[in-house]
Amino acid sequence: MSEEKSLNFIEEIIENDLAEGKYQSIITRFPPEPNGYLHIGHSKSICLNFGLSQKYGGSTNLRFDDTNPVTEDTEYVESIKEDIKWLGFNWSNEYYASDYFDQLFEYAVTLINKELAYVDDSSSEEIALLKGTPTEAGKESPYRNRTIEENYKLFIEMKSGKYKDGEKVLRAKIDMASSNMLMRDPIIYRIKHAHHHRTGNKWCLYPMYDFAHGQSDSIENITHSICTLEFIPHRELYDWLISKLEIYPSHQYEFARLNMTYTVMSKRKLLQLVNEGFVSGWDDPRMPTICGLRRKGYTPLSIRNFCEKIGVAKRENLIDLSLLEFCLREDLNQIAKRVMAVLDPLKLVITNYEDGKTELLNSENGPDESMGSREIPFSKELWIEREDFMEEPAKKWFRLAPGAMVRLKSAYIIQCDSFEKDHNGNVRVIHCTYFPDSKSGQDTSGISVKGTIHWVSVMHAATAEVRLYDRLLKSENPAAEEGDFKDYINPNSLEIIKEVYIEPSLSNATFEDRFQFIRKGYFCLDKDTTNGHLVFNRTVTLKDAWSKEVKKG
RNA sequence: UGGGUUAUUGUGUAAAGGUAGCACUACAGAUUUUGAUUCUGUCUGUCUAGGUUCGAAUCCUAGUAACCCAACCA
Repeated sequence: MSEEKSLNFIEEIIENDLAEGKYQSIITRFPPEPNGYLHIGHSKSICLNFGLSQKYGGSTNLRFDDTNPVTEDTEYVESIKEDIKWLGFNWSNEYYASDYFDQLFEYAVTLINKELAYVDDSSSEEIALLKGTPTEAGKESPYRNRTIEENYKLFIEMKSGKYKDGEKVLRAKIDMASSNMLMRDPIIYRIKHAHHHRTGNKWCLYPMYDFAHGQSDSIENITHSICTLEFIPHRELYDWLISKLEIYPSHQYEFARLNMTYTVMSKRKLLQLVNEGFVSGWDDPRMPTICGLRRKGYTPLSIRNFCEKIGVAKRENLIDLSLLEFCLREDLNQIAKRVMAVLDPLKLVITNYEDGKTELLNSENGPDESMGSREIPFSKELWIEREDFMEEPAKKWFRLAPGAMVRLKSAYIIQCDSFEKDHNGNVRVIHCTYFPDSKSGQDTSGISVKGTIHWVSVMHAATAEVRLYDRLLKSENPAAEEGDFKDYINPNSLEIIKEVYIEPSLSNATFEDRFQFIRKGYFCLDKDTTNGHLVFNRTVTLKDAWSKEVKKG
């Protein structure tokens, strides 16, 4: 049994490079475009890039790929930085592709001087037409053979603002017959009279992704530029530019992006969910965004562990959401404070317990003794969970039922003597007797019961709002379904319970706290909490063997 | 029908010609003052067809399937 963990293919490449002395240390980068919020898919890339440099003693830059001013904004820059920090990573340098606009412009001039770039006056339709199709070679543009002087003059004029958007573009002169569509004289600069979030109005022409990304990598001496599979065709162009420009040879490697069941990940779809009001915002706890997961109560560690477990490879994947939830529960189980809350209350009266008496009972805060304990008030009238009582018990039922005995968590064993119903036939109140010698921790009653239920003392209970979340989408793979993914939205993805009863200690809950409402799930405080009004989000349910038993019938 | 990439249990991911392993899920059981946790166990897999080899997930040949590429997006 070997303890050594096998390497993923990128680690293998790096270890080889290091062993061969190709590099002394590595530099990676995480290059988001600041045009949206980060989601769980990005966290795979973040954990990979930062994890690699940590493992191999290098560094990782955060670089904003801000080459398209019309879609980008500083609001996104800030949220992206916050999310990366929250995940637990620190970048060595914060860079922007826009930092390199001057340099990039010079690179373009270099290409012009080498007769490897030309200004094209064609419209975008004309360019598309001459581009050909994957099975048909393209045709050369009539502007392809302009002189160096003419191209240079035109390019400078483009920069100076002489032309309108779309009037001219700069193209790399490569091969209109290439089987790689991206090599058919790709556009590398386009005119956009637009305000840029960092460079303001200094520029009216901006480099395309392909003319910015590789060169930015090169400028930063990135050794391993890691991106997702759909950029594979770009690698040829990436290498072509580096070689023609004779600059530092960064290398691009591609891995398969994360897909997850019951989740959509594309920016476009997430934007629709927000804009069309299916969720309350980017940080709605049902969203797969980092801020949504954070608000829901996910921990950074659980997400990092998840990214570690899913691995890195090149094949398309669809990861079970249950693996993410496993990682979450694994962490929460360690750190969550155990408390009691009754979400769907039913009154229980202990007939042989003294009226008006309050007893403070000691209860452990968690399975680990280091978490300490607290005192919970107990009295004659309690709230219990409605679902913990069955008038006619099912088989294998070991909660409350007429004549049955259960333990009240951290308190006494009780026996149900009778119950009352209201006019509608709903159970209104349960009458029980308790066994004084069965007190938790000093039980001499000799009675053993199978069930233990949670409770809150009626006269000591505080109240709170609770929000229960279910998956937003009903389909395992909404992207693969025919029709609109929104047809698969789960109409019951959010259940709000306006008033639940919680044990009094919960009044002091803080935003950092993680709780397990015993037998009900993991919860945390939502940002909508105000002074007099607590709001809890259910982060994730507990595993529930009983509900499975019920389903089996 | 051009080019590229990928195929290992329900889902992921290992095995670099030599025992198909690990995790999640599912199922069964033990423990349990949470039907949680913990512990034990069980199930199912090398895309197909040929070939090379003492031996193939791995090498060869031919197929098949999925995904990506024709934005002045990244």
